[in-house]
Amino acid sequence: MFDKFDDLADFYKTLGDETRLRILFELEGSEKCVCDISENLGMTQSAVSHQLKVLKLNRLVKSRKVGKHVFYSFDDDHVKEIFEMGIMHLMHR
Amino acid sequence: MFDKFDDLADFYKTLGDETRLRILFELEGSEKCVCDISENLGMTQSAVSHQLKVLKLNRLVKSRKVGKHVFYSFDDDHVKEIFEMGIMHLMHR
DNA sequence: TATACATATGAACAGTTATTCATATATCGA
DNA sequence: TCGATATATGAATAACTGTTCATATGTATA
Repeated sequence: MFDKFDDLADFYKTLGDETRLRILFELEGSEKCVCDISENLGMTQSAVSHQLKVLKLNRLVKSRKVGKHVFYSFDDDHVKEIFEMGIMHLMHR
Repeated sequence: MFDKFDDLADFYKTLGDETRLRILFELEGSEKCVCDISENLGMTQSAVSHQLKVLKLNRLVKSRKVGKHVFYSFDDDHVKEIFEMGIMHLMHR
């Protein structure tokens, strides 16, 4: 029987923020660095960085360092699927 | 292009609470009344009722009144699928 | 090494939220 | 109608969370 409701709540809680969803949407096409994300979303670098940390701690994204830049992408396809399923849900109701 | 990130965030936010997830899990088998849910979860009737209201406002559950009792169930199979997908995600990582 | 750029992080503040408590509403049976 | 039971709800409080601001860390290049 399933009993890790606290973990599951944390997972959904992580998806339950507009900024984090926008960030994930940015990562749909390809990995992106912090500066691109903050540029595209019109948000401060700090705010984006804080939220990327939340996404990473909850294992929704992973990061890759290249020189001064850090590129973020979906942690795995499973997460991406759930994210996309949520979008589909909203679009069809 | 998808742009209803606030609605999507609200949807996930609704799922992002341990109590509400436990309530939804209670509804997996069959519809249940408030008193059964609070009995099973060991929570006050008030707390459960408040959360059921949140679930209903966000259209994750629907209710049906029978005499003194109000029976709650998943609003549609789509929501149920997403809920179950989250559980699967947690179980396989 | 000095400077500029990219990112991370801690503290603080404002806004949100879940539970509790008290109470209101609604329905059933005697 | 009266009492008992089921549910809903408003107010209050405590805990949590997202953004901002200031600053620290890390990396490349001149």
